[in-house]
Amino acid sequence: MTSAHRSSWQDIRDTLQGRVLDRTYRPGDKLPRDEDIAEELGCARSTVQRAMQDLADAGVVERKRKGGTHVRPDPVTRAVLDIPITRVEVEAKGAVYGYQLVHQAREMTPLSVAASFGLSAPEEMLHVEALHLADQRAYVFEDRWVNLESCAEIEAVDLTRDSANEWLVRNKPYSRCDVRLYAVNADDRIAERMEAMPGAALLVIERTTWLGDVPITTVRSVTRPNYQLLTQKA
Amino acid sequence: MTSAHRSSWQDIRDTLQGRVLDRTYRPGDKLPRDEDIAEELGCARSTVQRAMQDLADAGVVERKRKGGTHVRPDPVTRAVLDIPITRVEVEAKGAVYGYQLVHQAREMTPLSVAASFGLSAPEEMLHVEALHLADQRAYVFEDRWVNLESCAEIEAVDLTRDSANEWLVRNKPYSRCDVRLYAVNADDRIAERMEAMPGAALLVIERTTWLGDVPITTVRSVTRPNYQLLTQKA
DNA sequence: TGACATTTTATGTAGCTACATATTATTGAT
DNA sequence: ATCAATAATATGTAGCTACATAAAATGTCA
Repeated sequence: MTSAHRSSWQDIRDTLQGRVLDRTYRPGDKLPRDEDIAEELGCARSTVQRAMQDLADAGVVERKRKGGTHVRPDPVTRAVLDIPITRVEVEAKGAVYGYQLVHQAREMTPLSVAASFGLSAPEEMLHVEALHLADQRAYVFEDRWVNLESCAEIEAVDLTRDSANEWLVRNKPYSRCDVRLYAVNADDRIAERMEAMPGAALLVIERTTWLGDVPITTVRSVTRPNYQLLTQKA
Repeated sequence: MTSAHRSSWQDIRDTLQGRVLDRTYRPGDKLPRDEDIAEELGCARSTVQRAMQDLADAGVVERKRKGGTHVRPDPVTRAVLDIPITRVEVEAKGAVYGYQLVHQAREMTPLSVAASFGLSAPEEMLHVEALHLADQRAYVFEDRWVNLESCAEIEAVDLTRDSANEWLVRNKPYSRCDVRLYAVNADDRIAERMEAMPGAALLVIERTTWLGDVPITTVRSVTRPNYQLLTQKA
């Protein structure tokens, strides 16, 4: 990157971001046209375009056709979270993964679950509760509802051996996934399962997936005490 | 977009993602070369390249030079969180924003704060505690440490009027931001500030920012009870 | 056989042109 | 003056070529 007489779009991006960082371009400011920047920095417009796209994706600038490019006036912190399969996450920590099925039955969805799917009325779905272990200790308690209309096959799966988490992620791809993060106090039942004090604050990761408009599954993953979710490192 | 004889890179991406979804390409499978896909789908290689890049960014596939493109064997849920300035967030909910400075002093950083910055020894920094309100009620309690070496100017700011959150985000851009999410039980002090029951489970959003290698600030934002963090909607 | 150099190959990128598209700005009709 | 039609313009995209780069595959030599 030192003597490159050909500057890459990432160089251009860094130059432009640098100007945002050093206040050459201030929040709300309009940037020059791509073409002018290209001329100034000695590259093609397509290179500026790519750089700008990246900055727009990162939330640094906003672009509008004909309107031009502006530095975002209300900067947001954009964090990207990677939530892997629980087994993979446990093994990545160097721990031994374990799994226990706690409950499995066809049941009518509570209203809250129907709401997650955007359904107006409860439906009969497969309700699965399971515990994921790391080195024999509770790691994540998973409370899952699976739409039997889109996942009838799962009833044939032996969920005492294979986790629904894993089966679904490998066999039921989705096109949309909503994630919701919040904290709960452990009730007595969860506390016992999670080897936590009743009332302990636990992070909950709730995910709901669809394939097209068809609901697939919704999971409430209650994590063990002191669990932390980090943004991905570069 | 219906009769486009010219297919866009997004069409190509959707076609390819569709093949992953319908298991034409299964997890771990190697996809054909971009050039072959381009020929098959009747577009230029550059169009396939863009589509593939997007799928790679989304975590659907992995690409390696010479190695080719593979469907990710361990699918991850990739969630993008936008964390706005607290005032903007409150106002976006249609509530009236309020702000109170609770504490402001130069202090030596606790070890945990030094650790967040990757410092081996404590340093003197500006310690600011403040409460953000929505409709007169506690919304977020912010416990912040500001590096005086990089942000000396902040000592001239009247933090009883303007929140450090806002001042920093508008005046101290950063190039790196680590985010950490977890749950805590409200201790007596927080409980009183947040109008919560002692022991209530609260979601904490911790952010640490740098400009280059220079630490800027680290914030521990304790949210009010029942606060939820959602992924951005498309 | 093993270590190292060389070739091959699939993706990555820069530059160019041409055209598409979404807005804004201008013009014109009423 | 108001609103609709029209032009102007900045970004968005497709296609092409040429070359860069990383990594796998192959070949070479001790």
